[in-house]
Amino acid sequence: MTDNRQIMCFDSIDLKVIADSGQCFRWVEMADGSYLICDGDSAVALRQENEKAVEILETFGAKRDWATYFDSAMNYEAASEELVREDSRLAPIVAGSFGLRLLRQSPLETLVTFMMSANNHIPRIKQFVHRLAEHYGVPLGQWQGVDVYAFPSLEALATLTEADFKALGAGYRGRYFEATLKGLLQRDDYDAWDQLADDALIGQLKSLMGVGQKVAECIALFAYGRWGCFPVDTWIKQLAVPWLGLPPNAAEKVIREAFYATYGDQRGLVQQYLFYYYRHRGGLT
DNA sequence: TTCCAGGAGTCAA
DNA sequence: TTGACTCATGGA
Repeated sequence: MTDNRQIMCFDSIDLKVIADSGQCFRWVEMADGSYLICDGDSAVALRQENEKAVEILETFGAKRDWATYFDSAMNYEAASEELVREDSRLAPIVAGSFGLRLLRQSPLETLVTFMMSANNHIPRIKQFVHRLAEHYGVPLGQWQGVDVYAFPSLEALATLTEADFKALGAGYRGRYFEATLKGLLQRDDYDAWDQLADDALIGQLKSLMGVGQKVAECIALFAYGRWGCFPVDTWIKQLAVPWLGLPPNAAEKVIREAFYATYGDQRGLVQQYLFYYYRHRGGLT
């Protein structure tokens, strides 16, 4: 008897940890424990096989290598061990977030998602991107009764107005979306941004209306795989007090520079571990 | 009712 | 360059 199941293997992976890590907003946990994962022009249904493997149950839309989406080339156990050697305080943080991976998501979808994240709650961000896909994305099929949609193309998004985005719940960010997405369609260098150095990439992202330092670093980290980035959000600001000994009213710039000085080229993974652990464990004590 | 959220734009100093 | 203020929205 042959086994025709499609299995993706990694050094470590935990779908639930990744789903709750705040980097992806179009993952749906199904009643049977499987996950429907939508990203860009395609989607996949996965089931956790064991702590090193997931099974592909179904794929939707454009054919793609989903292992790349999960950053299969990187050994997270080895990277994490290196972090703990540099800072032993990270040991329980890493252990409590076992299976976390930094995704390589669609740059356009990540841009829109994190523009929406400004001064917003994660459930509302999810609600907005789901509505956007349902209204303006191409239907890809159905999984366990759930309709699957592609994320709208840049061409489709660039036809929308501020009012269209507000109707989906974007609030005051509606005018940012219209300006940025219409402008992006007119640029001929956007597809080559993945070739830019980190600083240049951050600079290009920050040139877009509605994208500041924090959102630019999230996009660079969660779409372009730039591990040298360290987004400073409200959680990291709170955490800077016990973790680095900074005063509660320290300026954002001071906090960013302190974390950059404390950790090296893999500080993006440190940020994600700290963010996950602090949010889900309610503190560092 | 008030506070807050994976912040950014605007403007004055 | 820095800090104060404002911006929709809805769950806690």
